[in-house]
This record gives sequence, structure tokens and C-alpha cells, in this order.
Amino acid sequence: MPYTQTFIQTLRGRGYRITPQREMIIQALVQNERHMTAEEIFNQVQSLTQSTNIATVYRTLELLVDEGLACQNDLGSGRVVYITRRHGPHIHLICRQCGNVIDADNQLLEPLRAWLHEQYGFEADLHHISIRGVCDTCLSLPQS
Amino acid sequence: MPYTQTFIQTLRGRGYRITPQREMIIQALVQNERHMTAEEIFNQVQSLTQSTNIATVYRTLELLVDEGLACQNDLGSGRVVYITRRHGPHIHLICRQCGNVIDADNQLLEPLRAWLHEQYGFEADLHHISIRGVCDTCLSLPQS
DNA sequence: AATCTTATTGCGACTAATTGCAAAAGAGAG
DNA sequence: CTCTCTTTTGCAATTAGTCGCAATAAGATT
Repeated sequence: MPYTQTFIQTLRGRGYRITPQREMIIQALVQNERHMTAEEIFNQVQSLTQSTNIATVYRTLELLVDEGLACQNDLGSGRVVYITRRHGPHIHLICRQCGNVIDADNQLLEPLRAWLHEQYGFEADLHHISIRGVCDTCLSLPQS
Repeated sequence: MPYTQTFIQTLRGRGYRITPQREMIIQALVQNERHMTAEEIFNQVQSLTQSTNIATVYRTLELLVDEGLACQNDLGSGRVVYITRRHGPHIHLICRQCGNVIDADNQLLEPLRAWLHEQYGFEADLHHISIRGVCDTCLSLPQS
């Protein structure tokens, strides 16, 4: 698991302690190449050891997000999903009528990021941004 | 309250029933010129009548968002806030370190909206979009 | 290896938000 | 005005996520 080790070294270098729980949570997130909910990660870790707790999973995920190693995304399913930052950046277009999520290219986000940095000194995290709206299928429907 | 009536007529025209609860919730949202939490709206409505319920407030707000009359925003405070769509569009820049929210101009969002519509047929709701990142104050701090 | 400091965990309680379901009530038809 | 059909509401239970605090254990020092 070379990528897991990179995460762990980064955290250790920033003064965080590496616990078995954190290792297993990071590994679960890294080896699944997709968005995961906190509960999915918890279940996967629990299959390895009983010594785990959903609060710890949430706290570790929060740490990864705060340290810029993971992204957090509310795709409108009622559950927040997480993914590592190594996955290519893209936009999630979430339809507020049918709930479908379209993954869009994000080539237009670069000027936005540059502008936000220039105007406000804000380092925007546009890796996995979510934008709500109405998709073309729902727009072409006769009535809502 | 002319704006409240516009909302009500719009909903009625789309086949929704207008109840006293819905009227009061809409009025609370319209007459406050700011983001409100569901609980604030509930408290305001409850000061007028006992005949109300927090679940109804949430369901009405969800209806307004689905119908494109209101915007929903998670500003990172642990509570979701709502505002009507008549308020001018802008970007919320949310710092993931200090939690501060900066209101930014959104002149760069127009090309993004046009591009999403052209490429994906997606009608993006960019009225009150939230973007997470790190603000200049936190960036200039010696250590996180 | 033993000790120490303090970050981290687990637990249980708590909060914000959602849901299922029976009762209530809006709106159209007669 | 009354009846009927369907939407909406209120209630209670449930879910996702957070928090305070005492116990545990990383990692540094010796």
C-alpha cells in the first residue's frame, strides 16, 4: 500500500499520531477507488478489528479533509461521501429534481480558482465541487 | 407582503395547496432579508400560532428549494440556512480552517453556467454556491 | 525498557434533519 | 353546503453526525 504510507508519513510529519484506527481508515479510503460514506469505511474497518468506533471514523475523516488529503461531498443522498485527493478533480452536477449526479469536466474552474486567489487571497478547494441545479432530462419533462 | 403573495401564487399555479403553515413559513423567509435556519423560521412561526411543527418547516423549505424559489446552503455551522431566490447571487467562500464565510462577487460564474448548459444541458443553480478552501488569514499563519 | 506528556479513542448523550403513518384539511364536483 | 379525493400536517421514531469526558496509548525522553 504505497499510497497509504504516503498519507501516514504526511500526517506524522505534521505532528499527528498514527494509531491502528487511523491506518485502517486511511487504507479503506485509499484502496477503494470511489466515494465512500463514513459508515462504509466503518464497516470495512470493523471487519478487521472490533477496536473501532464510528465517532473515530468521522473524526479521522474530518482530519484528512482539514489537512487537504481528502475531499468531502454531499451528493444529496442524505449521506456525505469522502474520497482521497489523488482522484482527478471534477464537478458533480446534482439534479435537485431527480437526484442524479453527473460528473463534469472542470476545465472552467481554473480561471475561477485563479480569480478567487487574486481577489480574495482564498485558496479554493475545487477538487470535487458540487453544483446543484436541474438536469436536461428533467428540464425536458412536460411538467415537474 | 407582495412578495409572499407571488410565492404563494406560484405554488398554487403549480398545483400545490396553500395552507396557513406554508403561508407563515414563506412570510418568515421573505420578510427576513438574510439566511435563516429552519429552527429560526420555526420559532418565528410558532410565535404566531401553536399549530406548527418543525417537520412541516423542513418539508416546506424542501418544497421551495425543489421548486427553485429558495436556496439552501450549508455554511459549515452545523446548521443549513435558507434564503429566497430574490436575493442577489453570490459565492460563499468557506474557510475549512477558521470557518469564516466570505461573500464574493460572482461575475465569473456566468461563463461556467453557460458552459454547463451548453455541454451537459444542465441548468446550474449558482445563486448561492458554496466553495470550501482556506482563507488568506489562515494561509499566512505560520503553522496550521 | 520504563516513564511522561498529551493526543486520540470509545462511550454515551445529544443535535439536526428525515421518515412512516394516521389524522386533518384544501380544493374541486355535485 | 356537503361529499370525496388527495395532499399536507403532526407526532413519534429513526438516522447521520457531533460533542464532552474519562480512559487509553503514541511517541518522545531518559
